[in-house]
Amino acid sequence: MIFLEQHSKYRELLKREGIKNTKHRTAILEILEESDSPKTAEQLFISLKDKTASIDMSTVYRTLDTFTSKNLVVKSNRVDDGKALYEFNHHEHKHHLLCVGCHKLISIEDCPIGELQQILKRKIDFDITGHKLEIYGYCRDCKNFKEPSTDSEDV
Amino acid sequence: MIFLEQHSKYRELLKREGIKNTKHRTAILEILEESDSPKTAEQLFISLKDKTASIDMSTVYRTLDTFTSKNLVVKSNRVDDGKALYEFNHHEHKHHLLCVGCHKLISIEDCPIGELQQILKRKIDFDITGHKLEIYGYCRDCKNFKEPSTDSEDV
DNA sequence: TTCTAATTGCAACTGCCTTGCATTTGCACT
DNA sequence: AGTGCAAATGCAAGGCAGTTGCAATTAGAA
Ligand SMILES: [Mn+2]
Ligand SMILES: [Mn+2]
Ligand SMILES: [Zn+2]
Ligand SMILES: [Zn+2]
Repeated sequence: MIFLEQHSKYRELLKREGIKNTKHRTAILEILEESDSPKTAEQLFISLKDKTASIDMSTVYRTLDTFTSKNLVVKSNRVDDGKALYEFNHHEHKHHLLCVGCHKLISIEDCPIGELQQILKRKIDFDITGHKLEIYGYCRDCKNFKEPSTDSEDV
Repeated sequence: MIFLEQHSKYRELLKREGIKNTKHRTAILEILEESDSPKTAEQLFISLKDKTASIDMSTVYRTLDTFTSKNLVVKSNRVDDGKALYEFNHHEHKHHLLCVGCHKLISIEDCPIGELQQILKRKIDFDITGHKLEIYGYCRDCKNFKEPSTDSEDV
């Protein structure tokens, strides 16, 4: 049964990192892995109330910090309000499309950088280890209703 | 004299946006335009104490909000702590190198995206208006002292 | 089962940022 | 130059995401 597989999967993940297995931790990992977009601590907190017994926000934050430092989770910041976002680290290189109309966040597999990174690496005196690319625009649902463009640039 | 040119330059900028000319506003614009890296509200506050009479933090924030909404200033968030950063909008398309060793932020003119954006535009059902690219790695000063790489990916 | 360090809940606290309100100031119009 | 008024500012209080100290609980090794 999938349930058991999942359960032991997270158990192993935690063991590998040398941290204890708790219901809160597996629940958080499960929610994050299943979701296709990054979540705030608050959103997690709400989801957790359905899944497990109640949990304290400080535990949510502490757990997410731990996961982030172990690279089980990737932390970022939401563009509009700077609030912290957390997503399961699938260890795959991907990017996001952010709709400036409805604030939807869409994952894409393509990495437009790749070889360009190599070129830059030689061109500048800087040892590149990674990058973050975010693309802005209007999603399918919003593109027909978008306002005439402002003079904002380099978003 | 340059001083006078600068002064009238900001005055015009403010007039064009239909907002009042005050010493705080020109001082903030001046500091931001002269600096080559984004600044926090706090850093601005400190710089302002040298330049003008004292200013309140709420005024700093309100001014930066106003400037951001008028696209005179670009707001972003620092990667490590999510704190708000503000930079003068030169209306030029540029990107940053972030040193993960010393947290220095270096501007680059090159945009590796360009035509790729056009390709994506046809490939996906999404109306691209812009993008943000940040490159991570070790600067000249830090590259020799960097630690053996961890398994962190997709930074 | 026993023992211990890690985890958790709770409550207080910090720091960034916002807001309400009284006062001041820029500036358009005489 | 003087007047009037909306916009800008300072001050103090407040809001909210995230942190921390501490005592109670719990995972898991032995
Ligand atoms: Mn990429
Ligand atoms: Mn670019
Ligand atoms: Zn949309
Ligand atoms: Zn460096």
